[in-house]
Amino acid sequence: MEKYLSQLNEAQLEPTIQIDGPMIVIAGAGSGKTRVLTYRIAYMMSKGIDAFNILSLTFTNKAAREMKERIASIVGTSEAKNLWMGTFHSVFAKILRIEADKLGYPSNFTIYDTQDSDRLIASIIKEMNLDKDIYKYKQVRSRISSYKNSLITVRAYFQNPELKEADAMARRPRMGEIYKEYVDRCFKAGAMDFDDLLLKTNELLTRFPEVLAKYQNRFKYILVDEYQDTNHSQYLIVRALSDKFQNICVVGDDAQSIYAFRGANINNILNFQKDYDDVKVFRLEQNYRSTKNIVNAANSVIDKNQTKLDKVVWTANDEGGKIKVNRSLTDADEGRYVASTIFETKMQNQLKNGDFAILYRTNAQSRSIEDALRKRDIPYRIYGGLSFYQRKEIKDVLSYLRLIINPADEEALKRVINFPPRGIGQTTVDKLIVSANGYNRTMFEVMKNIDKTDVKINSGTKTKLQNFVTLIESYQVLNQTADVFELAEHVTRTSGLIKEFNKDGTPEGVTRMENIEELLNGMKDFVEGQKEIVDSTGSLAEFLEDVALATDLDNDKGEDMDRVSLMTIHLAKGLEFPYVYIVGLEEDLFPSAMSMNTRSELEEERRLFYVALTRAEKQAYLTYALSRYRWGKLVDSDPSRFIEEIDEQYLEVLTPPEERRFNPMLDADIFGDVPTEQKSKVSPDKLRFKPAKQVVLKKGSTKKAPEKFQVTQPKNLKPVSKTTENTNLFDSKLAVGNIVKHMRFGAGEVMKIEGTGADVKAEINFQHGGVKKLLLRFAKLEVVG
DNA sequence: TAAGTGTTCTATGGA
DNA sequence: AGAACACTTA
Repeated sequence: MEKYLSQLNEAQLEPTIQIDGPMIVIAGAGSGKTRVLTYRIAYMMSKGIDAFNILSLTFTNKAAREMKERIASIVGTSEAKNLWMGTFHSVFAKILRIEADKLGYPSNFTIYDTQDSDRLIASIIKEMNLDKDIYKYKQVRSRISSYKNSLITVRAYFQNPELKEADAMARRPRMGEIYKEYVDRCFKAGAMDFDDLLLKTNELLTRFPEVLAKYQNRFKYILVDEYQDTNHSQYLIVRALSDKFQNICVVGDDAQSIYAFRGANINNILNFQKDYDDVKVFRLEQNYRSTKNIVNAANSVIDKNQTKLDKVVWTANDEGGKIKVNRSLTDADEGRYVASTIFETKMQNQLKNGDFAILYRTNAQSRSIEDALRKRDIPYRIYGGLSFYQRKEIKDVLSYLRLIINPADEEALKRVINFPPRGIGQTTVDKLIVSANGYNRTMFEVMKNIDKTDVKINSGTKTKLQNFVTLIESYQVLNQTADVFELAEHVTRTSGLIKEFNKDGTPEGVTRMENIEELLNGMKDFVEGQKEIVDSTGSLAEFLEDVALATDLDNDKGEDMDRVSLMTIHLAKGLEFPYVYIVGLEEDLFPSAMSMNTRSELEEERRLFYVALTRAEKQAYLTYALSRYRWGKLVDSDPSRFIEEIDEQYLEVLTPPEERRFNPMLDADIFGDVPTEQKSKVSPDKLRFKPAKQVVLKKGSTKKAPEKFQVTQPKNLKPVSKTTENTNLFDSKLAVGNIVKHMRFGAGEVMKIEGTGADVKAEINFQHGGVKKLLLRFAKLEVVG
């Protein structure tokens, strides 16, 4: 153990060997907090504390797994095995299964994912005959989620007139009824949603003092990582469990709190010292990860936030290269810039693809980047987005499996009762739902006893329903003897799923088959893996739970392959890469248009940017495009205010050579009026940095670009390959944004260029005559700017 | 009831 | 651009 402790600096050592009592470690980005957590647990065990008494809550299962492996390498595998480690959701799902009967739930309850919740809510809204434009299911779900995270139960809701009033004010007076119906239906279906896993844990610990005592005694030592991202519900669980022994260690960084949208409350970390007596406070401020330029740049941005704890992150690392800022014309150009600089940096410095990460604000941005990487033959892996387990075909298979262990699972039932089609249509399903609600039974029970009910269904359909029930029951029998893989294999074959996806040989169907195959392979691995774990049952239930709580980060397939990583910034939290690209730095995208209404929302976006920047070890790149496709339309955008907020001394601003050549004159003022009003609050001129001599001012004078944005020609950067649609753009010497003059229509601005060869067309917005599409080989255009 | 066609809406972020 | 949903027709 001594050997490990000697690896720590003094600031890290102190919290590592502080075992008893409440404590908080405020850990700046890259300051080695994972190391502190890991060694602290190992140290505790070396001092004789039983692994069974330690509970460690992390933000992702991946983090838990990695930490456990590191601890195992210090204290030995058999001891480390007994540690309770995982996310709030996975740890308390396990406990809830053990204690489920106390809450009236079956121990094999289903975990509804967001999609299941959405479908149920949409169905309830429809059943209640409410206007789906007023009651949008996503908004309703997020409202219900925030009730649950604040521990407002249905009963509490109806006891609080203010809540009803607030919803009535928001033109949704029947919110409470929907909430009640949703909760009832989940309960009847033996299902918990993600928020329930926390809410029900709270209920369990509050209503059953003996259960609370049991877990308090069990978890004498509690550690919580990423404490800044806990919500109220999680906060209360931690408080309850740590109340007896008060051996609670929380670690976090208020500057990295980025989950307010799902209820995370930054006050949990800001107020921790008020919650417990004699809190010891530790600060980790030395960054070991990044260069001086990166650390200082990140500090200069986060400095703009008002709400924060005192902390000065610094580093003894090298100065490093300045942060490179690149502007592109379009999102496609941005992708090409990223791909080509990765390609060249890799060549010049003998790097691996895995040294690079591309981070974005929204998943939808990945496409243009992917296209560019593919063209350069750079292998990549996308994390997040539509996760594997959310694909239609996978959810279909899983729904059959869910039905096997929990036939009450309404969402699973509705999903597969007529897929593949077996002649049970919407009308029949609706009748079953109504009847089930009327008898207060599950749909499956009604189907089983269809003749004892008053459901009006013709005999042909009744037979079909009976057959379906028999099918599921036959699977249940098989589940007694077969393992998960064998069962799933049987199900996909006999349910008709495989036939259905195979039938038309479309590329889509082929992909679906491949995915199902991959799922089956995963099950095989699961079955093999579980054989080695002693207390594991290897059961279907266990598999489904793993799947329900898995994140895309968790199943790291393709570890064998060296790939560039693509992910949202949210997903990148806690990770680090030598070279990091932060793309799409544009107003309304990052910061998001939906997060600019209040200061606190904007501050969260800024923290998100801080997180992004601090992922980089050696070099960070910031890129943005002047226009990008959103909802299938090309939309103009302004550079993000966050670029402007970085202290200029840490930046190196680049402009691609082709832009200089074509002199697009985007701000040219030939209509006597700037055509597009700048929405950005930062002065747009500063960021629309063109070479000084090209800036034409109204008065005809020229102005030098501000010092900060002097254009630097990138070294060794050849023009990006022109094999794509841009070819024409350059050959025709006409670019989007150019101002042209036409004999008949007068002056106009080029909006879009499309087509190839002789077929090149330009969409031009003429001052008189509006938007026209012209074939360039005929149109007599004079480029005036 | 199923399949085909038209229409609308959407895409912050994620356990 | 693409999915989800509504509507129409066989």
